Amino acid sequence: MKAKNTHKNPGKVKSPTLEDVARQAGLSPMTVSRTLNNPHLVRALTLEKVKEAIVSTGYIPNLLAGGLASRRSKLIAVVVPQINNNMFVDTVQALSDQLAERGYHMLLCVSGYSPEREAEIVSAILSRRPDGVVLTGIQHSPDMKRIILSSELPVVEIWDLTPTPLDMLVGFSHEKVGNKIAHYMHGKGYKKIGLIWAEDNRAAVRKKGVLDTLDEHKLKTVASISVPLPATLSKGRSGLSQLLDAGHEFDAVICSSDTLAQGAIIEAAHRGLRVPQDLAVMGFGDLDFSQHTVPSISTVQIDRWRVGIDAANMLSDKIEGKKLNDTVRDIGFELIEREST
Amino acid sequence: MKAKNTHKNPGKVKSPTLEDVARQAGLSPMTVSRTLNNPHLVRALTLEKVKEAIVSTGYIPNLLAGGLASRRSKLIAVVVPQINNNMFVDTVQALSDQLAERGYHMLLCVSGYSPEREAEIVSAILSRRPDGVVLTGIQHSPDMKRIILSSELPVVEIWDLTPTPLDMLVGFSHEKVGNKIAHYMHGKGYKKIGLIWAEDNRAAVRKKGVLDTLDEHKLKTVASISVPLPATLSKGRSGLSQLLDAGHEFDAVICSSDTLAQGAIIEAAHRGLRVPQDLAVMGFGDLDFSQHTVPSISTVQIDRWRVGIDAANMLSDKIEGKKLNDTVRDIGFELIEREST
DNA sequence: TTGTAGGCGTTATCAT
DNA sequence: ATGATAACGCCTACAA
Repeated sequence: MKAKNTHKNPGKVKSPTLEDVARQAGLSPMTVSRTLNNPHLVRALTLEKVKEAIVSTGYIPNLLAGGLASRRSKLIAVVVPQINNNMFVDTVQALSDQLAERGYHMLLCVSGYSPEREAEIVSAILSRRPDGVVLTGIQHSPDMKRIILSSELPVVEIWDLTPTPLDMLVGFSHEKVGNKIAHYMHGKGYKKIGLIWAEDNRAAVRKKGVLDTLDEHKLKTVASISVPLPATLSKGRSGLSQLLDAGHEFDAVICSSDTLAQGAIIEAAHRGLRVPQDLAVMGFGDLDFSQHTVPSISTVQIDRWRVGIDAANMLSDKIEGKKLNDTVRDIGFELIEREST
Repeated sequence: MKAKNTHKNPGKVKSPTLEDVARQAGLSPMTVSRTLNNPHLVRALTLEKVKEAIVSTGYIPNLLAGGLASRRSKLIAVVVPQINNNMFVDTVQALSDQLAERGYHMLLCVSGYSPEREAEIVSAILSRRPDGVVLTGIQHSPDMKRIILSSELPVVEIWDLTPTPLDMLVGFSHEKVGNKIAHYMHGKGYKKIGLIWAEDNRAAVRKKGVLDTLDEHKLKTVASISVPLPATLSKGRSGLSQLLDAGHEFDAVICSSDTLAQGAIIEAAHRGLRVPQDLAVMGFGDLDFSQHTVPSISTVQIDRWRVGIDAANMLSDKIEGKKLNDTVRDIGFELIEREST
């Protein structure tokens, strides 16, 4: 009976281990471990004994030890630019739900739209030996690319599209969204277009898509207001104010998000401008409120839950060695015409 | 040179360990470990050598092993009923930010407003040996209380108030919120009150507060519509519809959230009811849009970021052995009068 | 179906 | 300031 506590553990009783359960059940630790991880490999009686012993000892498995030994952590790290963002939050919720469904826990980190911060975060989370990683977007620092590739972990990039992802991807083409919006506005006969745009990378790509297609149609972009993140309703209001106060003439504004669009609509109402007669407003995202505002907001709908669910499933499948049908999944988008255009 | 791979590891190179770094640097693993965790205990030259060796080997620490040995995981588990909820999401964002600031990672789990699910989740997360836990609300299953108390982990309950928390708490009194709302509505002279209320526990307590105080003032509650979670704008609309279509007469509706209130206001507008002249509408939460809608929404403001920041700091402080001034923190609330009442 | 032996990668402790 | 040793609690591999 040699003392086992080399660690300082003043007064506290150690929490029970597999060994304690095994002793209680009159079995070996290995059998208890098996019972927990592969119950079908032990006979019914053993299973009973172990269950009892677990209850009577109050055993709580230690996944740090388990993960260390098995090299599987059942942990997925998720990196998003921002949690409290109407678009990402639904994806995160879906990720959390579906990962839980598949038996994984979610480590959630916020990169704040910065590739440098993202790189730091990725280094840090690799220390936890996650079984997989979800990254937002496809713009990463070279350092982080190197690190994560050499980790050989399953990775899913979300919310963007490229034929050459780090590993797997679920998203859509922001450029095509921009193209489609511009086509649509042209089709509706709007001639002079203003933009209210948030300063984030993916939005910038949508903007490029808009501008390219407007150009093709020889349409004028009157002016573009850039608003710092996060894009709020008030910034939509002040964005439209700036456009108007600068004396620009335009018959439509395209906004990088529904939130900005709602702000613009409110500001228009305040100034007695009728939407869409005097000014059309186009959004992006199809948020909850967009169909209910007066006028309702024309927008582009993204299935944000699908992004999360697919990402979770692709990761789980790959981790579990299942064959994947596709490694790059374009979930597309849909332009929804409403009253504001 | 005995072979070290008893584990199956087909073809892959093992990721470098402390020992590899140590060999490269001509030091012992222990010194490398020290360099990483207590750099001030090693001399400058050693620090240099270790840094180089880490870069040249591409070493990534293994926190599973580290946590197992040190009994510290630098991991905080957070349990919320729902992530994509306008109220919680800001708290989660604040938690994430502040925990990162303090050197912790956040494991985020969703309980879906169910104490049973919460109990399951807590059991599961304890397996990861977090250094602390954040729980939403004060209603827990007896099982889970027993389990988490016997774990002796630092715990912060958030978004509610009780003099007897499991451990620590940051929140406010939902009952007092209800009282204050009712007082206010009485003071404004409203006589017949309708309710549109989401089915969640904390909202139920606010409702009790409202009803109690309305009673004191001998005010009538005309009718109450119960809407299932999640509370959306459309449910606010249909909630008001139900109240009106049932033929109830009332001069004000109190809603359990700003989202429902916005829905009610939109429905009122559709029916040609003027807010607040024909019908006053009261919300809860002071969401981003509430001050911008037309009319703007009277509501109760909660500092949802503070909840997250304080919870993160209280946990970190306790984990790090710092003295806490208070273990129960009431962050209060503020009634904000706007145009809708 | 169950058990034995040894290692997973790190840190606490004590010695130098 | 650095190192040797023995855990930490579990799982893989193999033996019985």
